[in-house]
This record gives sequence, C-alpha cells and structure tokens, in this order.
Amino acid sequence: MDKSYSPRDIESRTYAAWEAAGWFAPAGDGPPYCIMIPPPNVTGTLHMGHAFQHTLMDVLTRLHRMDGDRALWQPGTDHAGIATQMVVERQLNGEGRNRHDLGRDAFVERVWQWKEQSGGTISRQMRRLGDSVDWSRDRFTMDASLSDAVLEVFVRLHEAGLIYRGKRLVNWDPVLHTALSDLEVVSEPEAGQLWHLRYPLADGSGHLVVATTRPETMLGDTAVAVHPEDERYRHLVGREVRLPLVERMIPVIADDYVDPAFGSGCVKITPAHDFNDYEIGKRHGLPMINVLTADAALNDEVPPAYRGLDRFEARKRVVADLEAAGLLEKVEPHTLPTPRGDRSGAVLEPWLTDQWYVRIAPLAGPAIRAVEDGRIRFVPDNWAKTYFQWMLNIQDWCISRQLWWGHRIPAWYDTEGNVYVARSEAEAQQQATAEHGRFVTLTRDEDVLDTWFSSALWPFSTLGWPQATRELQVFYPTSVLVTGFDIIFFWVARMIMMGLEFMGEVPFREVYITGLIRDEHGNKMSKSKGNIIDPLDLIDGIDLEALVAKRTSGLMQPQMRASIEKATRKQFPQGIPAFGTDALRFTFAALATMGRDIRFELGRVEGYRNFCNKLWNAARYVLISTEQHAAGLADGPCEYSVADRWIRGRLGATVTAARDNLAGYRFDLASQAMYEFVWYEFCDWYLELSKPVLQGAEATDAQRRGTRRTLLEVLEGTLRMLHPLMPFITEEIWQKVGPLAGRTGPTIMLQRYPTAAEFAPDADAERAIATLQAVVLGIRQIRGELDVPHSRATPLWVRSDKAGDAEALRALAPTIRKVANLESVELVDSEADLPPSAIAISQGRTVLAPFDRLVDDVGAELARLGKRRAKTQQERDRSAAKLANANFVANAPESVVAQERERIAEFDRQLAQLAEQARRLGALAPAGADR
RNA sequence: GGGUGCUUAGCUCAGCUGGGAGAGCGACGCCCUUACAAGGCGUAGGUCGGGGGUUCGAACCCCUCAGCACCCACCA
Repeated sequence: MDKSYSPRDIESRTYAAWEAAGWFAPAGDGPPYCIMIPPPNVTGTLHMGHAFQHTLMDVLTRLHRMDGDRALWQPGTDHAGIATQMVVERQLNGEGRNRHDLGRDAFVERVWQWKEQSGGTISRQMRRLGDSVDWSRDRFTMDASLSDAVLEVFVRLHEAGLIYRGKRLVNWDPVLHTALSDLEVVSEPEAGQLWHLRYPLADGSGHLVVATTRPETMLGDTAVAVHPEDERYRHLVGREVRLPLVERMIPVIADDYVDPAFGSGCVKITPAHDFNDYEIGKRHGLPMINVLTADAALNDEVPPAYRGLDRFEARKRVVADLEAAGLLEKVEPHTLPTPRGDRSGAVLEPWLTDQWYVRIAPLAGPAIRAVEDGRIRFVPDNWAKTYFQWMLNIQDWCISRQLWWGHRIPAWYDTEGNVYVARSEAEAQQQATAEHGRFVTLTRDEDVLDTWFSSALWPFSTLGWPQATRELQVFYPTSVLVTGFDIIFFWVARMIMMGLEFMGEVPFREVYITGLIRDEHGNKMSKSKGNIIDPLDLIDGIDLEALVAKRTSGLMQPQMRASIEKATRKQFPQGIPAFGTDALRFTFAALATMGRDIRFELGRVEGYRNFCNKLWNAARYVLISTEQHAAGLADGPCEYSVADRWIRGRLGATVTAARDNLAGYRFDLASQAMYEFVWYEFCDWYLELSKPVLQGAEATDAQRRGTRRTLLEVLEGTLRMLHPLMPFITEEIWQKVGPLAGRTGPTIMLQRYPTAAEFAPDADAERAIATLQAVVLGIRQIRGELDVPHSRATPLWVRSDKAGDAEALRALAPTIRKVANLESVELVDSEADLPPSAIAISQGRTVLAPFDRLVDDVGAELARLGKRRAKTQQERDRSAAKLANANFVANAPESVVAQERERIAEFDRQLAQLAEQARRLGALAPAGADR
C-alpha cells in the first residue's frame, strides 16, 4: 500500500468495477428493502443537499444489502416542467427567438434534446458519490411507461369524480402564462401603499371611503362591503354607490368578513381579482368582472382610457384620475404580503380561468389516517404534526399548467365544448361518437399536468404500474423515504394519497426527514447568494480562481458579483483541497443529527479526511505486520492475549452501537461510535499493544499468531462495519485484508455486515485492559504535566486495592513496560519505602515514579500536586455536602447513596496520598518552595 | 393569528427513559516513540439563554420571560 491515503486513485476505478459486476441490483431471496430516490431535475446538478441525502440513502441501502436483503435503491429523474421549460426558453431568448416561433412540437423536441445533452450530469455526480443505485432500472418521469401511469391515474381519478375541470380563481403567473398551485406561491411582505378612495353614494348624499392596496382593480369592483353590525354603515346596506371612473352602480352589502376596525370599515369587492372577494362574491351572487389579460394588462372590460395598460401603469393612472376627481382621500405606506411565483418571481394575479383540479378531501382522509395509525412513521416524529396541519386544511389541487413541457392532459373537446377524458384520442372519439351518434371533430386539451402529479406516482410508476409486475409485488410498499421537509406537501403527502388510492397501501413505511444543509454562517446555500459548494469540488478539490469563476458566472443579479467574489476569496484563500468521497460521506453522516439544520464546515471534512488517513495507515501497519507471516496464520497453534480478546469485544460493542443507531436513523451517533472505536481503541490502544508482541523478543509463535489473526480479523470486521459510510477506502483495503483474514468473495459490498456475535465481549479482558490503561494514563499524565519526554524511561509503582489489578498487572507488566517505556512496573502495598515520587491518581489507582528520574525542579511537581489537591478537595466537598443532606440519604436509592459514600472515601484516600507525597517532596525542596 | 424547532467550551455540535457535562475544530505545552506530523501525549476552557417550580437530586420534566430560525394562514 502507498504510504499516504490518496482518494483519487482508489475511487476512480472502484465504482466502475462495482457497476460492471452488476452488484447494485437487488439479488438473492432475502427480505426486500427499497428506497425510492427523490428524483432530481433531469437537467439540473446535484447540490449539497442532494449529496447529503444520497449519502444517507446509500448507507441504508449498502447496510441492508450486506445484511442479505434484496436491496433496491431506485434511481431516476424528474422532468421538472416549469424549471426545465424556463431554461430552454431562456436559451431560445438568447438566440433572439421564443417558443412560439418554434411551435409546440419543435419546442418540446428541443427540450428533449436539452435533456439528452445535460441529463448525464446527475448520473456522473451520483457515481462519484458512490451511490449504489440500480442503474438498470433508471427511470424518468416522462418515460413511456411512467407516462402510461400518469394517463391511467388521470383517467381513473376522473372516472371516480376526483378530477374535475372548473372556472375558478387561480394563482396566475403573468410572466410564465400559467396557473400555479397554492404551494408554488411564495408570499413575502413587501412595502406598498394603502390608498383610501371615495366612492360617492348613488343618491348624492355623500360618499364611502374604501381602502385598497390594489387601486387598479377597482375597475372590476362589483360591490362595497361593510360589517353587518357596524352602526356607521348599517343604514347604507342595500343602497348603491357609483363606482368612480367606471360610473357603474354597485351595491353596498353586509358581510362578516369585513373587519370594522381596519381602515374605514368599508371594503371594495373585486370578485374576479381577489381570493377573499371571490368568496364574498359567491356568497352574495355578485357579478365577477375580469379586467385583466393573461399578461396582467387591463382588458376591454374597463373604460377605453385604461385598456391595454399594464397593471402597474394602470395603477398610476387610476390613482391620478381619482385624485384629479377629488376622490383620493389619502395614501398611507403599508406593507403587505405579496404573492410571487416560486420559479419566475413574478407578482401573481388571482385570475379567473378554466383549470383542472384534483378533489382532494376524499384522498386526504385515508392519508391522514395512515400516519395517525402508524402505518407511516415520520422520523423525527414532530414532522407528523406539520403533515397533519397541512392535510387538515388542504384545498383542491390545481393540476393544469399552461406549459408545453410535461404530460399533456388526456382530455378532448368537441366543437360544443363537451369534454371527453380518455386514455387515447380513439377512446375519446368512441365516447363522443356514442354521445352524438356520429363521428365528431375533437381537439385535445392544450395544457400539461403539474410536475408533482407524476412525482406523486413515483413509488409505483417506477416499479411498472399499471402493469402487475413482480417488482411491484416485491418492493411496494417501499421501506423508507429520505427527503427534506421542504417537499413534505409538494411530494410526500401526495405520494401517500396516490399510493393509498391506487395501490391500496402506503408507499413507504417510514419517512426520514433530513435537515437542510446551510453554509458555515447558517445561511441557505443558493446560487444567488454565491455561497454554493459543488459536492464534487469537495471530493476533487478546486483552486480559488475556478471556484470564484463558478460562483460568479450566470448570476441573475450581476451586481452581486463583486461581493460574492470577495467573500469567496476570504473564505477559501487556498481554494478547496481534495478530500475524497469517503471523507465527504462520513462528514454528512456525522452531521446528520435529528431535527436540526446543518452548518457545513470545511474543517469537519478535513477532520474526517484525516480519519480516512488514519484508517489507511492502520491498515498499512496491519499488513506490514502480517503479510510476511501468512504461513500457518490460519491453522497454526494460536494463543490470544488479553488485548486480543479485549479489542474483539470492543468491536462487537461498536457494531451493536452502529447497528442500533443506524436502525434509528441516528447516523451521527453511529458514525461517532465507529470513529471513536477506530481511532481511540483500535489505533491508539490496540495497535500499540500489539507491538510488544510482534516486535519484542519474548512472545511465542502462538502468541504472535493470535495477535496477527486479531489484527486482521478486527480490521476486516471494522472495514465491513464502515463500508456503508465509506465504501471506497474500505473496498480498497479489504481487497488486501479480506483474503488474509480468511474471507473469500469478490467485494466487501456483498460481505455480511458484522454482528455482535462475531465479536463477543470479554468482561475479564475489559477489566484487565482497564487496569493497564489506568497505569499507562497515570504515567502519561505525570510526564505530560512535567514536560518529560516519553523517551525518558523510569521505574513505576502502582498502589491499588481494586479487585483483579494484581493479576492484571502481573500478566500485563511486560506490555505496560513497553508501551509506557518503563524500566519496571510493580504493585506496592505502601509508598513508605519508596523514594520521593511524582504521583498521579488514575481511575482509582495511584501511580508513582521516582521523582529524580524525571525532572529536577521540585517546585514544578509541588505545584502540580497543589492543583490536584485543590481539585480533589473540591469534589470531596461536593460529595460531603450531598451526604450531609438528610433528605438525600433518606430518599435517594440505596445504590446512589452508597456510591456517594465510596466516592468520598476514595477522595479521602487520594488526598492523603497527595499530601504525603507533597510532604516528602517538600523535604527535598528549598525552604519556601512548598505551597 | 396558528404551528414547529433552537439557545450547552472561543467556533460547530452530541448528551438516549432526570443520578457527577462530552466530541471535533481552535488554543497552550511536550514529543521526529520506523502505521500515520493529515501524527502521538498532556493541559486549559462551561452559573448548560434568564427567572420560577416539581424532586433527595434538573442540561434533561413543568411554568414563564427573552432572543434566533423555519412552516402554514393572510385584513382590504
């Protein structure tokens, strides 16, 4: 093996080999385990959030595959209707054309080309991340088979009366020229104004004042509303006002909706352009006058002077004209929530159009129950509350979009406007012919479906539905969905509803909701903020100039360029070094805490890159120590040392922790347990303990064999334990270590995940090693605090009355001497006969080293002792205070009280020893040095 | 207005059902101990946001206040 860990070399070849061998496909006849990938936008790229979620999904998939499950991680991509169409339209704009110049067919063809051209990016990224998805089943939401599923679902829902077409107020995007669902509206408070307008009473007896944030819509007013109890206006209800500029007579109506305390207490009602007004209009049977075009300009329903004006232009004109007429009472600044399209950013208009809707209540009921009764479990479970809150207030889902890229709605119209929903035009024609008694000309609906409509079918459409496939039978319901909270409504809830409706069963058993990856300052990562990091740049590294170029190119707001560049140069003066995939994956796992967003820090990745290096070098040591001695390793006589037995048991305990935590989606705790085992137990202790055996002269061949076998077997088990998190480095090392450890098989990824039974705990060994550690830690503390180099050997005495310490010390003395560089180590009953010594109290054992062998400065040791004494005294005092409390002694459990008594005895013993050493050292010290 | 989180070491975060607060990074000191200086050893550093309560005992349970973040709704 190379001396240094170099991820680039090992990652490049490994994935290709796995993929070529077909090992990602589910195999065997174990229980099924299935995860559906949340399909990313086919023309997009994976960001940190994807890389994070993919890591977790891959960990689960690899774990279950190793456990013998038929593990399927289903890959695929989404056509992302609006987003993708916008990208291609922008390309066309760059060529001075628009989609209408091309026409529908040519435009859609062009989008397909763009998809083919850019669609490889995501799969390349996923391969670099080590994602073990079954590429042979890769799916795209507009594949023929998935489109069939969409068609089938639409028709069946329509037949069931759960899809209908209706003219209603929708969120209209006047830039994209399409309707949007409620979820695609983002509403932010924005600065605006409140205009107070005077509407003259019809009889000339005065006027009412209405307040509005949208004065231009007054051209479509069909009433003025007041609260029915409002004494000021009660007498006016039923009378009429003359709508200024339009000179239309409109009624004054009474409605509870009006808040008498707001503004003047009078509200202008524009049913065609406001959601609340729309409801009022329906209640009161008011006319709905649409005054806007699809571009949000004024249409021919308004007086000629305003026709064709853009809404904002019209606003100025209306206000100016009212003011000129003396009808503008006042204008106040006012912040108001402003709805914008989540893609276009355009201010949306409530607009009356014909759209297709899913009647959601009948679907929502079962979906709510599935979570209530635990057929689906959210992790962490507080997300269930969010789910319920939304599901209980859910509104019908507007699914038609006036776009060209997507699944075209399977509805045809005859010349009279009758609609036929069918699986094909031929089928529609049959319906129409039956109804009319003759062949009729049909025109297909121009609209496409909301992208999320096909996404909602993903768990079963990818498995072949509506065909009754074997895959559906085996893998549905899937095991777990891993996704972000931001698409619980868009996607998760809709999958549950559709799954229950069409499969009669939930689409997944559990939903693991991940946190959001933020930058190191806690800001959301976004292109416009210029703080994004491409996961591949963490894997491969990137120099500063390339990073700056990446972050500042293609900005929507070019004025941000300078500040983004500056921040980037400041944060990454050296660019980003290459950390490798495994380090990045381990970082994601370690950061995956429950219910919390994640600040992504480069230092963390660096730390786990170092961890990879640590593992790499530990493996080098194991191989160097065993490769030359392979003969007889497997079958020769063999004797296991205490350390050998100890480390096996520790691995077993770690495997248990890893399994338990992974089963509970605590990737952070699992990775932490593994990290601590590898670094602190295997490397820091066991490898050091193996050296006296392998490098010293005393050990027998059988003992050496025992240690070599342990090195290999524990390392091999560790590699399997780590593999789901760090697939590349573990495979690379395993290829060498596996065979030496007696494992056969072409790859670690199909080996059995380790079990605790393989590495049984050994209580005796744990006790003995605890003794050893106490002694070694004691002398380390003495050397460390006195700044004595490890190379300065010394005798060491130990005083202990702990059970088993005598035997442990006897058995392990040679090892301890070697590891701690001691001339001797022996147990003593009393320190009376010892020379003045430096002392450490370590895990209840007293460790003493002759003072003059370490250092000549008595003052330093006395100072040390003083600090220790003060600290110990403090703790003693706390225990004493506790025991002085009669209530504590009376009420606390017996064991807790006993423990406290032991503690205090222990502290007293320690204090006595510390005092005694101080006294004896004080005798050596010049006068006044004692403190 | 309704809902959900968060506040623990200089920074980023763990802390499972209440019984002597931990890690990583950073800081400081020592060490080239032939697996690893991307390392080893040691040390310092915390009134667990404030206040109150329950309890023998609270980072943890309850109440309250403050600050931060997010989601849903949207009074023209």
